[in-house]
Amino acid sequence: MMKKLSKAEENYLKTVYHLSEAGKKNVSTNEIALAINTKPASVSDMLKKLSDKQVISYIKYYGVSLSELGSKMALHIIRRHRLWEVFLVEKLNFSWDEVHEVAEELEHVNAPLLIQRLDEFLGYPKFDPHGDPIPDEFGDLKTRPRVKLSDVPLGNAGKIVAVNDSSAAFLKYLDKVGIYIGAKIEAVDKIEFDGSQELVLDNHKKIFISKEVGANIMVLL
Amino acid sequence: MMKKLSKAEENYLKTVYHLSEAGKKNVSTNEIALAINTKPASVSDMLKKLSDKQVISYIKYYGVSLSELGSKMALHIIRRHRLWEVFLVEKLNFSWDEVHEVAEELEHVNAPLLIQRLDEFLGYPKFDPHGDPIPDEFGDLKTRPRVKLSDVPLGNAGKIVAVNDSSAAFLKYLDKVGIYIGAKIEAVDKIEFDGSQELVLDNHKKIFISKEVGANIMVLL
DNA sequence: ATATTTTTTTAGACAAATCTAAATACTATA
DNA sequence: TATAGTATTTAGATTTGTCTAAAAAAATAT
Repeated sequence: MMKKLSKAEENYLKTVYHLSEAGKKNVSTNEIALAINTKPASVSDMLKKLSDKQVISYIKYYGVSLSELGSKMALHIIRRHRLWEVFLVEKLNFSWDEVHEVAEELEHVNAPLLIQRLDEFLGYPKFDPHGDPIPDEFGDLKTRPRVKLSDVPLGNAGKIVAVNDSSAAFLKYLDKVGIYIGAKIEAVDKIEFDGSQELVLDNHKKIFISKEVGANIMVLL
Repeated sequence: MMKKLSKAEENYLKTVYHLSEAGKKNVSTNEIALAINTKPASVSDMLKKLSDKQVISYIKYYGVSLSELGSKMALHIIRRHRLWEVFLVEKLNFSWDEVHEVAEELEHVNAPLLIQRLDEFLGYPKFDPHGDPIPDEFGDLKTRPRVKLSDVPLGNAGKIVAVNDSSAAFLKYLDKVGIYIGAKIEAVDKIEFDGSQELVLDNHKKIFISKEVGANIMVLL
């Protein structure tokens, strides 16, 4: 039924999924090329193939979106990726900035029994170490209402539930400042000059973050 | 230094290692083709490439053997494979006949930190679920003196330490009979007619096995 | 609305890994 | 030793995924 895709095809599918999540609409050839560090011509070629396989809907010059089938397959890849991330952090003591590249490889091992057993072994986690939801075996995912930390009104407090940037550089910075998934955060002040914020972490630690950082941290109020 | 090989190249290397271990030092093109279910012409092509990369020593029409470098690389692949097998059996509750295909995929994820941490997580196991030794990070492996069960002299007892055939069919048969790695086994009688054996398992269970089965079970006396 | 710029697609080439069919080299036998 | 029979290699084709260069379509600016 759901025939196996190659590693390259899986990566394209995943990329289209992430880009259409972020922007909510049709994804352009150039966007994809940029995201996976390849040339637009290569993207065109691949989109044609994925379209033939019915996993995307593709109209020349107008961009691309996932089909129902493609969406489901993308969510399965993401499920594998995020389960492995949980495994790496919780069982193998990786730090949250080290897991991404390794999970990029592990996600392509497509063995349903493996993933099912891994899920069980990990205690059916609902979120990965970066706070992103893990799709279940049917491709459904649990979402939490979230706002950007930069949008939290002054005086309000919430819990950090996710980050929008998983680069090692960003995550290492967060470690240094003391920010982690699950931390309590209170918006104390906003500096007009540059949009930076003054915050209180876990009721006692006063920290300052830039507007850019605040826009990449998601909070549950 | 040790540049990365493709999945296909890794599989060839591993195959040459296993075939040269199981008997002669030079491995033939046809043997390899048979082992990895491909055509001799494809093998010739690949051997040329592997020879260019200095991982095998290859003389046309005379067969191949691994170079020092190739040997080391093969042992690293085998290390990854066997560590994953231990993980699958001990942590994810796979049975020993289910692990091979999955480990075949996982072994190609080449991330040194991952394997190092996995090894640690598993408690630095020295043998995989089939009793085969796991090479350490330098490619060295612990060997146990072993004899074929079919060669155990009458009246002697030993411990089952490995199997030479990891096919699901064989392993399922062993489960059915009650044979497992670590079991105590005593050679009670040998039937002249067909070479089959009468054995006592764990001091109490009388079983009979064929000559073929006995030749694929290894015992530590 | 026309011209210019940007984006996207096509055309043609290449490397990896495979295949079939044909040629060549070893081996065994009469 | 000549020859029939395997084993192995080469030649040429195919598929997948990529690339560069050039053409075509869409977007933007004048």
